[in-house]
Amino acid sequence: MHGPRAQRPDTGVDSGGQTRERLLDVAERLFASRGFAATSVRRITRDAACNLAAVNYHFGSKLGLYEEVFRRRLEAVRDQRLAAIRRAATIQPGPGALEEVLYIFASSFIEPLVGESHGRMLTELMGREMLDPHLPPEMFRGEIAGPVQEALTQALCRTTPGLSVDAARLCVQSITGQLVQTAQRVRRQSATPMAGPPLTIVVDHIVRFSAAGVRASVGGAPAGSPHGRPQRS
Amino acid sequence: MHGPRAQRPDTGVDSGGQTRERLLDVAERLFASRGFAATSVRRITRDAACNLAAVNYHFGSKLGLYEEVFRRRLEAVRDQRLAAIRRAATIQPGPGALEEVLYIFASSFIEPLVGESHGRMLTELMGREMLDPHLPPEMFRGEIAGPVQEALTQALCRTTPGLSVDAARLCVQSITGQLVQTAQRVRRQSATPMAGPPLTIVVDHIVRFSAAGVRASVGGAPAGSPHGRPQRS
DNA sequence: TGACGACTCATACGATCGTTTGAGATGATG
DNA sequence: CATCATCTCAAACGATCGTATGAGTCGTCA
Repeated sequence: MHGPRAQRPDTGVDSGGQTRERLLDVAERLFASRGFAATSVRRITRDAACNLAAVNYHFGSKLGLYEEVFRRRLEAVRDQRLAAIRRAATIQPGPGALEEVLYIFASSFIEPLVGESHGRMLTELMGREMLDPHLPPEMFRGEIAGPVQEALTQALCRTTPGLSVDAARLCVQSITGQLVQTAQRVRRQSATPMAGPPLTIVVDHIVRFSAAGVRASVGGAPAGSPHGRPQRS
Repeated sequence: MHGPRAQRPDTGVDSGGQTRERLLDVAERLFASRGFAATSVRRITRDAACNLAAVNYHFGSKLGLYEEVFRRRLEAVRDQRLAAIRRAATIQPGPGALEEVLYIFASSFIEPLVGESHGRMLTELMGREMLDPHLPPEMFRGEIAGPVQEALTQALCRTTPGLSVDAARLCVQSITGQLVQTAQRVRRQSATPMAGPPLTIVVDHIVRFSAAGVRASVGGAPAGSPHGRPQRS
């Protein structure tokens, strides 16, 4: 029992915590680009120029480091994304308001993927955690995905008269599904360059596609099939 | 150099190939439920009640086994899915034809997930390979995903007058994005039961949402923003 | 019968993994 | 100075991984 055992040691030493921060930075980059399982503690500590045991000392385990990587960014990301949605939600209902909400959301989701490496890493990290979870469920879904999806749900309801909450939730799933797939495509595309439409085209398409889809979801969707499931079959 | 080295030995021995088939069956199940990296050769050979070295003897390597698991099912799956789309493509254009195409496609994508375990494994396998590729790119995308997406693109063009091929391709991405996300949700839901709307509701929503999205994609989508990107920003 | 190919077997190899250990360095505190 | 907590270090531990090796079993055929 040497270390603080995944407890912040709240040290006062000047150089204390430098290794800790370096580990978090390096781990964030590696986890984002390779995933949790494919990133070894040895590689992290080598890139961070510190000892192998530092991970276990500061974070208790590899998983503890992974959780702390997320925890460090949780509030910032959630607040930023919620702010974007709230910014969109203040728009008074009217023609084009739905498109504006969708465009803001899609951009805030996709944009970090193209430019600098900071937000990009974070988005890739989130995407990986969505597909292959290692965090306790209440941490990721409860702290990030949940509030964001709920906020988008409300924004959709506000800008689309007649849209029920249940239908809006389904629409949110449809929208995030498209965005996650696009993010995956971008990630793989950066690894091995392949053909594909530029991102601005894709975002524009998703906005237009989804706006129509949302508007078509008003009405008695959940239970029956008002406009009719196809006649045959 | 003992074995056939990933070459079908086309043996005539009565019991020859029994181990091979058992390995393929067990590996298919394990790869589907746990993924490639998380499935060890030792677990496969243990479940198949054969020796550890059998994998390397029959398939050359773990990756060779993985490829053969796919190769064994490639034609059947592709033909089945293409048949479903062609069945949908024969529908003469008209009101509701687009919904019918989408419903057939979505059902053929989602339905194997719920019922028996055979098609379910395959769908999970495909989903995993989409997200975390291990196969040579020309094998998966070229043999399955490519033809299917191309067929759906043409079916959309046929049932939606004025839809350009480029726009249709974007729509296909939107549709598959929703379906893949739904498949992921089903997979995780089967592991840890959580709340969520029943699948029939989700499929109905995807059909309605996507039909509206497709119809909204006719017109000069690719380059400009005919109906306007949101005014501000 | 004896040689041969096909196949399975137990076992070992080398590598990598996450984690643990105990000693040493450092700086604040009494 | 002595003490103590904080932090870093080299080194090792035990486990698991994919793969390789060589002997052994069995059916076929000259």
